[in-house]
Amino acid sequence: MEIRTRFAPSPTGYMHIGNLRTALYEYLIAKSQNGKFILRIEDTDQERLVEGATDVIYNTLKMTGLKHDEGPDIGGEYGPYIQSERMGLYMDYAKELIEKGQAYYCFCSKERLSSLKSSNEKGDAFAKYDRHCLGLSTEQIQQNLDAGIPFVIRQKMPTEGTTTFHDVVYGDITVENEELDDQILMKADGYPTYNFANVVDDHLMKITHVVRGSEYLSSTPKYNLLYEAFGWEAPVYVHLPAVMRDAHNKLSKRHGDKSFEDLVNEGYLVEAIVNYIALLGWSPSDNTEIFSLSELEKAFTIEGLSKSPSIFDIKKLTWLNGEYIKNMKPDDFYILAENRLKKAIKNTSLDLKKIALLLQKRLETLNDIPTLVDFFDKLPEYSTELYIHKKMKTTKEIALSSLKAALPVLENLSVWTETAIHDALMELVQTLEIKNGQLLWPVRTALSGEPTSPGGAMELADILGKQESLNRIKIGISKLENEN
RNA sequence: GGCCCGAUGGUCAAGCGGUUAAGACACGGCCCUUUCACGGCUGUAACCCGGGUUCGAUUCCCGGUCGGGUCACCA
Repeated sequence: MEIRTRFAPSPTGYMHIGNLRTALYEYLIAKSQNGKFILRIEDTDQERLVEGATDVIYNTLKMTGLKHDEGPDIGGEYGPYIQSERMGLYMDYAKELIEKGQAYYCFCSKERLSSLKSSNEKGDAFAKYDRHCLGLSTEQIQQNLDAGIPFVIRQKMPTEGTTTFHDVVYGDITVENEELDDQILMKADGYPTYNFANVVDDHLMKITHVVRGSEYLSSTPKYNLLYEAFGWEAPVYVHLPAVMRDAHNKLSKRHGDKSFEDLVNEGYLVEAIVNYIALLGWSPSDNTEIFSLSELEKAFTIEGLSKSPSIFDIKKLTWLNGEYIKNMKPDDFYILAENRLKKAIKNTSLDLKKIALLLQKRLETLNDIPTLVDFFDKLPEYSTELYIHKKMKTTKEIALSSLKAALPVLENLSVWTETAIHDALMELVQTLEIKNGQLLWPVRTALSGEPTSPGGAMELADILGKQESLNRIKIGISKLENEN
């Protein structure tokens, strides 16, 4: 049998990291077994509709490479794939359940229901619906219907016995049927609830594996009862533990946690994000950590899914992002970095490709670029304390004499290439009989004005060019001379 | 509060009755080195508690603690 999974987000306007991980696992479960991955938009909550929100979903799937085989934008055999366009369906199924005695009309007002709830002291008997409308006669129901009294349709739960379902990650879960509330299937506005629509749609779309967050674990017995009531085969359930911000809170956009697009904007690579979240709740059979999407498709198994929640660790994502950057082809990296480089460096005579090359192996996120390359554009104000470096065995005095010695040597260079600069400076080190660092550290410092820079003295000198390099060394010399 | 689920270093995580309890991130140290970084080496650090079962429990069972989820005409 062909595996079919679905991603069924409701359009909220951004892609939550937890949702993206769910989509990833759904995709991987299907693709690791040559199955189909379906996109269905769940927009039955008319009060929460957000303009343009479905585009965010399409874009994210496209960017991440989670290509769906069926969906609203590409069609498929089991459409429509937008719940609001399937409105005609649900009422008929609800009525079928009424005929089977598994559901019933309820005319109770919201006021009555809420007073029912408040009459329950909290901690007292649970606030189940009291089945006020269950005993209505056919005539009464018809009268109410004719009178246009708003109604909902409720699922009729068994009052005794237990219901057990199997979940692939959590195992068998059993609940007492008397714990189950007669949940609403059809709302007064004629729309189905999620609880009803997802069962009907999953069945109609021949979904074999229902993958979703563990918050649905407690309502799954009701869904199972629904499948039974219809005489349908229940799907394989795969519930996923939550992605947390810390030990106590789920990751949530509303509380300031980053969405997928936030991370992208902050300079994280899509591939790195996908790789990282794959590892957040799943682990491969070996110790591999770097996975492309297609490698994940091969390596993924449901057994690797864990059942305890995991905390989203931006530090590890950052590390992984750095790994991805380092592993890129230099040309590809340049394309990625170009915009940010151009924004940070106005001086068009500088060779941005050379700078990118230096940057690539010491960058963790793209957003680090501006602060790392600022000094190329303009020598920052700096303190001469920078010239003191214990490991390089430099003092201000040594720095001054080194810079003074380096200046004429560099001035006399007719060819300004990294090799030429390197040879000249190393020769000078020999002549002066000092340590490499005692010459190179001062030069590097004078050229950058920064405690750290994406490259050493020779690389910086090469990129800055002869004129600018000499200028900066002169500035260094006068700064140091003014100290005395 | 009822019900459901979970618990291995700070974090992600292997582990499926017998292990010196992996690995990665982060952190510390060392080496390399013209800084930082990269790379290499290395260190600190964990089985929630109490009872069973067993020759033997991190692993199985029960209880507790802690944490999460759920109890909507939201999904």
